[in-house]
Amino acid sequence: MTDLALHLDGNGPLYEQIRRAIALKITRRQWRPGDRIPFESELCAALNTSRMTVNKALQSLADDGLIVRRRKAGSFVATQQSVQAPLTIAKIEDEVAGEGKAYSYELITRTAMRAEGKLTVAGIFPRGTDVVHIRCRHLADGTPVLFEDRYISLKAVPVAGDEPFEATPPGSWLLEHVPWTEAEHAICAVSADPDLAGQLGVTVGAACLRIERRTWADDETVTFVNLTYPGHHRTLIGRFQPGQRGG
Amino acid sequence: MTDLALHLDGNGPLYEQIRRAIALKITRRQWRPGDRIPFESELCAALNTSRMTVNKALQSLADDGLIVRRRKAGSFVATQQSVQAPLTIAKIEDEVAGEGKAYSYELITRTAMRAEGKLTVAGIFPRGTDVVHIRCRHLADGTPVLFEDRYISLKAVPVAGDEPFEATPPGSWLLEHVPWTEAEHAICAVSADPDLAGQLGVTVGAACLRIERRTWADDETVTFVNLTYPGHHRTLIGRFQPGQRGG
DNA sequence: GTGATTATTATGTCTATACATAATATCTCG
DNA sequence: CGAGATATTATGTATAGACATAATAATCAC
Repeated sequence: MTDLALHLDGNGPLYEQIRRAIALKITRRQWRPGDRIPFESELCAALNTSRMTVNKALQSLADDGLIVRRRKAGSFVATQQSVQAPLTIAKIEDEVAGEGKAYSYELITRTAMRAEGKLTVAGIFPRGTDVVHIRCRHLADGTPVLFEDRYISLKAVPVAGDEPFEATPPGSWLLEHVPWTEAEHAICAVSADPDLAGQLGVTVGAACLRIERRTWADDETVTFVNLTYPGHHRTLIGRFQPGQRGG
Repeated sequence: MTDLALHLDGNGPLYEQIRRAIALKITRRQWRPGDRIPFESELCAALNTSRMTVNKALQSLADDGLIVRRRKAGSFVATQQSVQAPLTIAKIEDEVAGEGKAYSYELITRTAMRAEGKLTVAGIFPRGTDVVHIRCRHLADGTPVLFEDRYISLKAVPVAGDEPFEATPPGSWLLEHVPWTEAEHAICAVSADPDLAGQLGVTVGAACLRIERRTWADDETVTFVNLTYPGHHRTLIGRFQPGQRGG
């Protein structure tokens, strides 16, 4: 088990103090992975607080994966101590604007087609689904910062068939017009082929960062997109503090 | 404002139902960014529940960035609708083991040195800080899957000076021996230089995925590490559901 | 009108209590 | 001893009430 001398620092709400105190015990390895931490009732007694307050602190620790809770058994320091970082992918317009640069958008091609070959082999869309294929790029002060290669399901989003996407980036348009319930991301590095190199203004073979995103609405794939950034230029930053909530 | 016809689906705890119902309104764009959503008191009355229950639902929505709450003013649908994905960086040992492959580790070099030049220019360590520089790689079934280039501050972790790191990967060792309070990540793509290409068994110039991580303990930098994966092989996946908690 | 003061109000936090639920421990009967 | 029934217990959820806090709205003095 564990000893029970928790130090509350007096800063901020009580449940945050309790959360911090326990998180500190864990990060300082005084309470080690697998250890049972004191019961809610014990913490209540020791800290002279109500159970709801202790419960709020423990729930938030469980939400962030620092502890695991089991009815009747108690709460335990999580054994798998992976590093979690909240990866925030901002809208590219906001990102460029945030850097004080002028955002612009260029549609390259827009093609109506039917899903077959790679698109179905990868299990993205059912064979025969009508889709719109869009290739476009995003620029900051005239310099390409993002190449976008996107497929939109016309089954899930019929109105996309009437949208030219000449002035409106498909990402923003989709956010405005279609609800989504789930998204999955994969990140990888790719070498620029001649086409991509031309679109992004980098040398052929240059390393680029790619985010693949697949978005669903109610079990139906809405859109599949490859977002490719020049590798040297673009970085994604996350920050994580185990003893603190949020980003 | 917004209408107030929330549909509770009857599945699971009440606060989750309320959370889901509101998240649905937002993702379906019936309540739009900037809209004020009903006050806690209004929701209580409409749903015939207690304020604490409604409060729990709204707090959790605020935690996940779907709404913003302001005292006296009310709660509002968040205007900046960025996509958040929980990026989980597992310990490489666990990752390899999880794929059913045999994990192994190789120390390449271990050098004691003093921080200067690039290390201080980047503001990582104060000039003159004693550090240990470790280069090593991680293999799955004998194939390199990760090259690690790490600096550990001897000021923050004096015992690292006595650790050879010949059998123990520095990442695991640090997790075991040093508490940390904050970490920052950056992700980018790099081209493999001849050295890196040799270590990872890829061709020179191949695109690789790099995670830079800087870790602090109480405002002092503990370690700075570049983790480089073969770009084609390694992907990081996050999943996110706006209407649901957790990852 | 304008600035300072006061009132109002929605959220933020905390308490005490109650019952539900799931997992464990104990008991009972064959 | 062992399988099944029963009791126990820590967490999970929900309630009602109280006061704190911060931001807005209203009021008052000048």
